[in-house]
Amino acid sequence: MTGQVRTVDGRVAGRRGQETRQKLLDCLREMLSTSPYRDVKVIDVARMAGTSPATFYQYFPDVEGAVLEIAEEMAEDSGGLKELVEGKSWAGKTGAATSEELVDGFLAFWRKNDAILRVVTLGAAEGDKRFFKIRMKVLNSVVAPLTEAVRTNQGKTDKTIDPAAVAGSLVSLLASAAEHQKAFTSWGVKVKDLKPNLALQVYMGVAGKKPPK
Amino acid sequence: MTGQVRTVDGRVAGRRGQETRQKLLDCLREMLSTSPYRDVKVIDVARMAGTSPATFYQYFPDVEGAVLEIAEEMAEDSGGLKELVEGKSWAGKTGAATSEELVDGFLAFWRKNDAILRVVTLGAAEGDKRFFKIRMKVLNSVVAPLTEAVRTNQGKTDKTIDPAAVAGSLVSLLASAAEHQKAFTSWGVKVKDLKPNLALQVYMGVAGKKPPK
DNA sequence: ACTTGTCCTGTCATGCCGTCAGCTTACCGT
DNA sequence: ACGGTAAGCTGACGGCATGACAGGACAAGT
Repeated sequence: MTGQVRTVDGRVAGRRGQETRQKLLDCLREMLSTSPYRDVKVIDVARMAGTSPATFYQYFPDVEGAVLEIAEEMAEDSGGLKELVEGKSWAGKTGAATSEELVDGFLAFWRKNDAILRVVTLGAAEGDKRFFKIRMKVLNSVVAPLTEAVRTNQGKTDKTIDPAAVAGSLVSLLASAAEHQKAFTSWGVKVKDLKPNLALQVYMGVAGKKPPK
Repeated sequence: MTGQVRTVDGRVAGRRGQETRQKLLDCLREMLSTSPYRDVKVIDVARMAGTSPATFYQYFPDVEGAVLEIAEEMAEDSGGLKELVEGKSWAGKTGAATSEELVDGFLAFWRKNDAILRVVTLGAAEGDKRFFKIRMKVLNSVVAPLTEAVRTNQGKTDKTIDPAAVAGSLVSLLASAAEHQKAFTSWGVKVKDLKPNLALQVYMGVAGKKPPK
């Protein structure tokens, strides 16, 4: 689908080249999770990868360019989130379970990619279209099927509600909670209690009523 | 309260000094709202303020230090958000109005300070305690009184609900929506419809039921 | 005019950025 | 085996930002 991998100056990358390229991406990933984004320097990434800064510039235009690469990879990976919603039942106790699994899966995904998602979120907030698009792809993998779920489940009972707004709000909430878990603990919400609370809100948002005991 | 303003090397700043200091902060504010955080350089801020980089370093240890200054100023300002919740009624139609005013006020505050809040949010997500503290101060000015409102209004009817979790979730949602309004429009939620939707969710979260027509 | 303390900037060493020419390495056809 | 070709890497360099310092400019009081 996406032609071959190419260097900045147009050469096609071979086996060895792709290896170092990948190593640079891995090291950048690591740097992002240990240093503030503002302080991530090309020279540090290169040093960690056991290569020279010039090599870095062979494969990426700059730090941001490499970050976009990582982000796109993650966005591909986010397709799996769809399965947390698609084809699931929202009726009664099964619905409550669906809700919990969604929260669990979403938070796990976010935690796994938190460093890169932080940068993507920042970029999107700053108005960068490339980051915005990537963020939407991740969120949409849940929002799209969830909107459908809202429409079929509670849209019938209440026509004043906009399914897209509800689904979008719920997913925004999940993302925010994932990114700032510590805020909740400082409000006295224990980590153990956070997930059930989120799951409850998701269930009520979709089903339009409290879950059965 | 906070002693006199001092330069990095310990001198007390006089009238003229405070003026240039303030000018530097203003220019930094402006830079933050027009350039990506990662690209904001001391030299650019100094140039915009019509002074030299050396002057900047007289008043601030680095860009981050100056950003913290702006952020703290904004956090002070956020105390006014309390009044959107404290002493308000959540009964019936008055409650719906309270909810709308809260959403309106919160979004307005966020929009007014969006550039600095972006950076604060990033810093908090990266685990920087100083930014985390500032972010909590802003959010708490709403979460604290809102938790109280939840406790007194719907805590009676349903004991399984954790008021702090509900209030925290609602405010997180508001913050997220404010920071990423564009995401909602791309989900087909018009700007005009966003506020009523958020207000509805706030009302239901606090009152535990749908608003009266 | 002189002193004192505030305020600003020229200058400099240091370090990162981003590019290039040129060297080394791997692959391939003969 | 051998040479050709393209891939792969790096040393070196000009350019720019950082951060520290010493010293000059300026205002206010004596």
